[in-house]
Amino acid sequence: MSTGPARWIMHLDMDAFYAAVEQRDNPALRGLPVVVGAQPGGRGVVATCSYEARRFGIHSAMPIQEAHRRCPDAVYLRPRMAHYLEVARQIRAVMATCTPVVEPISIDEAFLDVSGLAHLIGPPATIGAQIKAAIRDAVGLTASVGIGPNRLVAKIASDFGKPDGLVVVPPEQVLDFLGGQPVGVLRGVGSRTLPILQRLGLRTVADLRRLSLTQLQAQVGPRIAASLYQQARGIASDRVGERAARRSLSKETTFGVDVADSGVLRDTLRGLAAEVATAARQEGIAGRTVTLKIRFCGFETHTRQRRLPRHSDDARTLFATAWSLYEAGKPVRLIGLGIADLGAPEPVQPDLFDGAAERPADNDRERRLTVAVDRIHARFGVGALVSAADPMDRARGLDETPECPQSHIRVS
DNA sequence: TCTGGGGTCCTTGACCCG
DNA sequence: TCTGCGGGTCAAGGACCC
Repeated sequence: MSTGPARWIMHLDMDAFYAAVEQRDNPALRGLPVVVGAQPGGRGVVATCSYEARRFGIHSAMPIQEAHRRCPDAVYLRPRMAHYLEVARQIRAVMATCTPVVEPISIDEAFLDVSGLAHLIGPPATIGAQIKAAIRDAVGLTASVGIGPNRLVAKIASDFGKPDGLVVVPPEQVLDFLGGQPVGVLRGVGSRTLPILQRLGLRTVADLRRLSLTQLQAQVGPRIAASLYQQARGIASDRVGERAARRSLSKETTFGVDVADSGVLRDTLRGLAAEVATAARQEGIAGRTVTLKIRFCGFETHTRQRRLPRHSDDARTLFATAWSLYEAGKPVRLIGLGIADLGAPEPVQPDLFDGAAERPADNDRERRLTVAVDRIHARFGVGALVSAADPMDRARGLDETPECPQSHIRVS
């Protein structure tokens, strides 16, 4: 008699989450193709869509214009993120009643370690059915569940059973189960790696297993090869726990039409800096590396980064640093600002800005003004101050690019 | 055909330093 | 003083994921 695996890992994934919430809340939408994402006619992609819409070939990340071509009669909705987050919170509460070992992966999916539930509830299939039923009772939505000896198998199993699926893969069936899957299900196989594998005639995971590690390395490089080699053999982590600490924080925005006006770019970047600074302060973090991301018309994307003399969560410093990296060129499609190399915030030193030494009272005033501006951004959006806040900007010095601490920054 | 936003990780090349 | 080398760091870009 099999004693079962050391661990049973569950992957739980809500079915077409945003679209399902909309259909639940508005019965008139049930049975109709529903697309949540950008509005047709504008720029953007499909965030998610109902299974009725998928019959038209629409899928997540598809350009919204392509989706509209395929199904002009679908219902196109803008995402209501705050509402989805509340529903997700309810779902997490249900999961927490089943097992304390829950690791959220995104708004609509999570890993759960259900190893210890066998004695309380029963075999894995019973555990999965019970959690699915509890979620359905609590929020009226269906979830797909995959259960296996590790995260990889659980994740592929939940995808395999969608929608409303429940797939259990015992350890002795892992190789057979994986072997029949297309190579594209493996983590790390995307639009670049998939064609490489296909050119080699590798369609399934079983095909992939026929290659030695050395052969694989020659095709896709050492890192991805090692990962694929292990995945193909069902070797993966069975640990479920807290997510790793954040490593970066960024905000970006795509313009409705490409922008060549540097004033508009500057104001937008200033708003993004305020958003990043607010988010950083809320999390009690600061960044030492500031990254400016620019996407020009034609989708050509560039990033430039600069290391600060010390960690900062100050909107003005982030903005000034990012703006100093900007070089005018072609019209801009997207602009973004991020921080990385995170750590604890450090107080602004008087020598940070040449010739602009701040007294403590100035620091205090600056902080209060920053909070006021951030509140306006939070309430009305980052563009709210573009035309209205010149006096405040002047008060905080934001309308003057501060003397960037060039002498303190290493520029390559 | 047209490609959002917010992340992580990897690769590569330049540069610095001992 | 100059040169080569290897390691570390940084910057930039790309691939991938949700």
